[in-house]
Amino acid sequence: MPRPRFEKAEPTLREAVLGAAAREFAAHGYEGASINRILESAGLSKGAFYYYFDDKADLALTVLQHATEELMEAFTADALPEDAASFWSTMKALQRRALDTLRRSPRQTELVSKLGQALFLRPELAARAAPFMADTRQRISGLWKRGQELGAVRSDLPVELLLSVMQGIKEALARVLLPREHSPSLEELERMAAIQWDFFRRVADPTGPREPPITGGEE
Amino acid sequence: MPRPRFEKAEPTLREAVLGAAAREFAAHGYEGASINRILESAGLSKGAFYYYFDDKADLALTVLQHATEELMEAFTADALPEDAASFWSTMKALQRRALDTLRRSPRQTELVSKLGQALFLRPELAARAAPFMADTRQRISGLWKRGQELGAVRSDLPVELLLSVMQGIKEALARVLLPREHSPSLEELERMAAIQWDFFRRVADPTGPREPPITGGEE
DNA sequence: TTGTATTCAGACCAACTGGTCTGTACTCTG
DNA sequence: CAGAGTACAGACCAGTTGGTCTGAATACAA
Repeated sequence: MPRPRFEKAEPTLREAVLGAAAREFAAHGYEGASINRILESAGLSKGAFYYYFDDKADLALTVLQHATEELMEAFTADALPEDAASFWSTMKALQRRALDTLRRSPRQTELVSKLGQALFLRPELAARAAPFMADTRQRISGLWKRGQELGAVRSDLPVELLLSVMQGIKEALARVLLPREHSPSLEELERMAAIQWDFFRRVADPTGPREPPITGGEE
Repeated sequence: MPRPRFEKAEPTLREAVLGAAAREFAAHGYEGASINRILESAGLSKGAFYYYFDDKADLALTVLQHATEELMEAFTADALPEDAASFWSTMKALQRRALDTLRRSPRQTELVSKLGQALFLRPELAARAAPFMADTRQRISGLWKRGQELGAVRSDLPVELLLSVMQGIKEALARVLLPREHSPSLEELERMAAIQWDFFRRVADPTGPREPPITGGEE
């Protein structure tokens, strides 16, 4: 949804704006974020800003779009796996690639989930975000649905629920494991990835814990 | 941290204020919440408000405190379990009781976690919240540490991390499973509780998935 | 009855909000 | 060299923010 003008503006300016906006949104959420603060820290004037963007939501959506695009590069051009074993090795490979992008831009993940959540709570904004979020969501959930078909992933719960839970786990881990101020070291990131992997396996495992599967109201 | 005056004010007034504030904070987060809107929807004047509260943070902390107190009633006066089996049955019993309070005040959990998170991100507020949050946190983490001692819970990760992850799972499930507008039915709540239970077991299981335990950087 | 707290109502405040608008320097085209 | 379009700078706007202050109605004590 961003103005085409912005896309062909000076890369340094674009990065300054998107960076400042990302930091502001990450720190204060959507409503709490102040355009004026963003302008100040990006060294941009009001006039310039409204020349490039329609409104606050437009900026937020642009930030979200760029952030997701960066993170989603890892998911491009991957054939659906053909058996259960290759499903998990595919996922592992994807995680490795995601980790690489994460290392290059550490706070991105957190921002995407936080901002994404905030935007999707507001119906008008969700509508504006839907176009460019749709195929990302579909690509991911398609992969996991294939996992279910192959018996590599539990089928007693819908993938959407599984994905939400994994998202929740990711956020929790990022909150606890990633340092607040300085950017995380490679070791910290890899430890987080390892733990995340462990949790994802546990959560998605088709055999589950030592208890009967969920049917809808166990006592 | 709330003024003593507020504690001995009319219960109907207290409920009106806390209710309105809870809704506002839940809907807009800490920064996005507007005192003026709260006043309007609670039918309170500015003068009255600042007679009862020091500032916005004071109100938020009061809301948080009351909400947690209500949720934490379920955790009072419970002896630490003596063996692995009784640990999990204790947890199950606690979950049942938590579900009961949740049924009485459905949005509370979500609010507590959301608001709590927001407040703990701001150092000054975290300091003000610490006093009345400390023993709650300790009671819960003490229980899980006992679970670790008894071999009922995995010990390769610190309880604080486990608790964060479980919190994340809870929030994710609430977002997906609880209806947005009307209050959830008993069936919906019980289904959510069952799923939550399943995930908690999976996440905390000491044996884990079909993979080696985490040590700090597995390839 | 008088004096003193208590309990508000709401006018008022500076600061800031997202957003508009005018002006202008610059570049490109004819 | 005129004129149109681009790329801003920043004054300005109405509305809202969290918070203060005055004043008055009421309650209670002496």
